[in-house]
Amino acid sequence: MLKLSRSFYDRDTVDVAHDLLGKYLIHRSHGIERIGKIVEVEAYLGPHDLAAHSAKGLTPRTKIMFGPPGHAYIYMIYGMYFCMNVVTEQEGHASAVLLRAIEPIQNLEGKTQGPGLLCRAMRIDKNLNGCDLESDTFFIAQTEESSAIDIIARPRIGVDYAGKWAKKLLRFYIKNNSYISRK
DNA sequence: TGCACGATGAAC
DNA sequence: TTCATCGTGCAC
Repeated sequence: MLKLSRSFYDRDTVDVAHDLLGKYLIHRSHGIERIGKIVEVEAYLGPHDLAAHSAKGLTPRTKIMFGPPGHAYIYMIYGMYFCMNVVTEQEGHASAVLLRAIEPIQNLEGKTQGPGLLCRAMRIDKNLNGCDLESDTFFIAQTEESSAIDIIARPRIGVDYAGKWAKKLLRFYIKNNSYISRK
């Protein structure tokens, strides 16, 4: 496994979203290494994207999104689940990619289809907010050899309030993979 | 200091 | 379609 470096995340957000599909999310804690293959993501393009949290501007909550690329932006949703994003592009751009579903590879229990369940299975919580993904305990990696992936594009989930931004095809998932959260 | 509302998931 | 459950952002 080869850990993705800063330069991977410091690129166009849609490109990063596409390229994250098929990569491996790895979290090491308490001597246990949990691994999931990323199969579904959503791109959030910055303050002008009304569906993105950064559209609210720089706040205590969104400051990680406004920071440098390659860091984890993790927040609590509906008071009971966590969602994990990867910050993309240069500092201040405030864009990110939400990880929506993973295929269980190692040491994962329970469902992993959906951003909340993904975090629960991977033991990801607010303590990892702002974590540098170049760390040795929480990062994303690829195998030595990777093959081409068929990608499906759909509107993002749960962002109907965002007007025209709700219709844009910024949700991506691996075609025919059985671990995506929704068709 | 109060309050409406989620980038959700599960039950009914 | 409803609800559990609480942090965040904004109004007052």
